[in-house]
Amino acid sequence: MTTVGTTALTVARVVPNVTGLDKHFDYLIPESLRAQVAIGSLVRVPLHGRRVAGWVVAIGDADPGFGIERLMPLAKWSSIGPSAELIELAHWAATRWGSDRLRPFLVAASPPTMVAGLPPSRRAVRLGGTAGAGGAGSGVVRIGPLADPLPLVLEAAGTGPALVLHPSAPAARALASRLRREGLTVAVVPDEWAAAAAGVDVVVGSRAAAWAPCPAPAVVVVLDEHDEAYQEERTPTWHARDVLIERAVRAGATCTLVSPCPTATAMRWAGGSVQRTIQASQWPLIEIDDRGEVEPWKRSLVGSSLIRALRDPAKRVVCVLNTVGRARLIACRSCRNLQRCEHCEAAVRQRDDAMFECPRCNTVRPKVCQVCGASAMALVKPGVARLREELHAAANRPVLAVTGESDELPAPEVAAVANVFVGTEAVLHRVRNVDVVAFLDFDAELLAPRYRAGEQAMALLVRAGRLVGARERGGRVIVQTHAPHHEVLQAAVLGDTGRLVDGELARRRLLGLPPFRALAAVDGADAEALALATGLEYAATPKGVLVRADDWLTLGRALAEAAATKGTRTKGSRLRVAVDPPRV
DNA sequence: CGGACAAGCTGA
DNA sequence: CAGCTTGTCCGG
Repeated sequence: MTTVGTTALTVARVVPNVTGLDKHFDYLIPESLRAQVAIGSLVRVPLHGRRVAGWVVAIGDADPGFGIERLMPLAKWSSIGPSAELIELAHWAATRWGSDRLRPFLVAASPPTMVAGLPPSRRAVRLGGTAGAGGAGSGVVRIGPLADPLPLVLEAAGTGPALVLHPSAPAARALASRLRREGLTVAVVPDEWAAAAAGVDVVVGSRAAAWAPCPAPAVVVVLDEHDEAYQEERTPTWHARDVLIERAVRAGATCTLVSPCPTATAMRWAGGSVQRTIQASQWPLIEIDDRGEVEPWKRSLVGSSLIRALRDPAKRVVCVLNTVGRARLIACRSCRNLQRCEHCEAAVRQRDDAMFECPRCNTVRPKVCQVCGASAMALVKPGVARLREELHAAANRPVLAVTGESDELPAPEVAAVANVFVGTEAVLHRVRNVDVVAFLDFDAELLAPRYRAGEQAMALLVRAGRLVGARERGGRVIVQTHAPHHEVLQAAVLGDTGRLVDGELARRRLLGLPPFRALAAVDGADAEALALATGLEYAATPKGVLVRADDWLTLGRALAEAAATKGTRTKGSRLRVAVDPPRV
């Protein structure tokens, strides 16, 4: 299809909303739909004998290579959809995250239910971004973990239409109510998509709100920029912060990234320094329990600081034990026997293909109990299980285990009875009104073999700190560690995360890691074939390969082209591409 | 994705 | 060779 010419624009290019169909098709726009069909419109089209939904991504003349007489007409106009700017941004994002698929981004940018028309704008009369500041004043704001971001958001909204992201949807809704009380017009997306598209003072939402309608924004704000909830877990693994940075540039809007512990990505984007700090040194009480002093034969995970906290029955205590990286044991559900290697007796682990594998001698056997022949297995976490008993003994009160596997929240009545909780870091998302958070083995986080371990450990301290609140009300975070002088712990104790930035950026630059270079994890049987087809440098990992390029667009283009090349994939093999994977 | 059609297997 | 499964291709 040729681009917009002077002749009548009678052809719509449509991306069908069909998973696994990464293509677009051209349709005639019938006279009856001319008034409604625009770029971004949600439409229904005939395709291969059925009717499917899709998006109009371009409007123009017929492609000379495909006769206009062979085109079918659009069947129906369904709804207002993403703006032309967001469709352009979706093209950029598709490449940036390693594919040419627009669909995931168009889904994020579309209303949850059909929108036939927009209500009147409720925006206070102000100039939009392109006519206003033009992106001046973008930067990183470092704010204390316990500081209220509301004044900052109000200040931003004072400069013009604002798009504000919070990593959690409930918190975004709460922020919206507070903004309304301040007299601003607010739309929470996705629920109030139409109001946002029509125009309000502030559009608020979580990750997907990076794609929310917000005509001519003057400012975009990303709260808690460090939060991993901003990255989509499924492919394409897009990150709301990175989308908003690009969106702001394109819209001529100011971009403000806010966090107690800005990521290296944010800091490099900001040129290595923060624009301003707000109560940044106000941190909750962080108590380091140096476990290096503990006699090695006393293998208890419960240190003296924690025991003191447990002895106070009025204190609500959350204990975090990260079992990631520890061998998990597998037991038969029928006979309860632990599954061991038939050769060396070591406890087996389960591979992705459901076979048992011995971590010691690599012997592989089927997932069948060697004692009773049953195949239903249970995962046992001796760490948390044993710990629960130990804590119970130390605390002399009920201890509730909150595991990652049991996905349901603790029943309210149980949570009301118990006030000591133990679990993996997921427990920090499940329990409220906490006085003490204790990290039993923080070294597992701090010294994890991941390049973002420091950033992620700091984010955990921030989350824990917010859970316990200010030191005046008795809240504190106990960190059990063998590395009390680790820079992350020192930064948290002193309430100065800024001291981490220079070292982290230097390290990342030296090692060729993001944000200085671009990384993607490709997992699956054909991972190496795909990596080879990109022509980029790559290294093998346990599950696949790690591909590296000088910048994100180079990486994304190479991955998209390699995936489109015939012969890089064997028939039914599934391939997972994670651009900028958070845990490598 | 899901239909169409072709190639391969089974049973009489 | 009908009747069925399995695989590959393609859609405007």
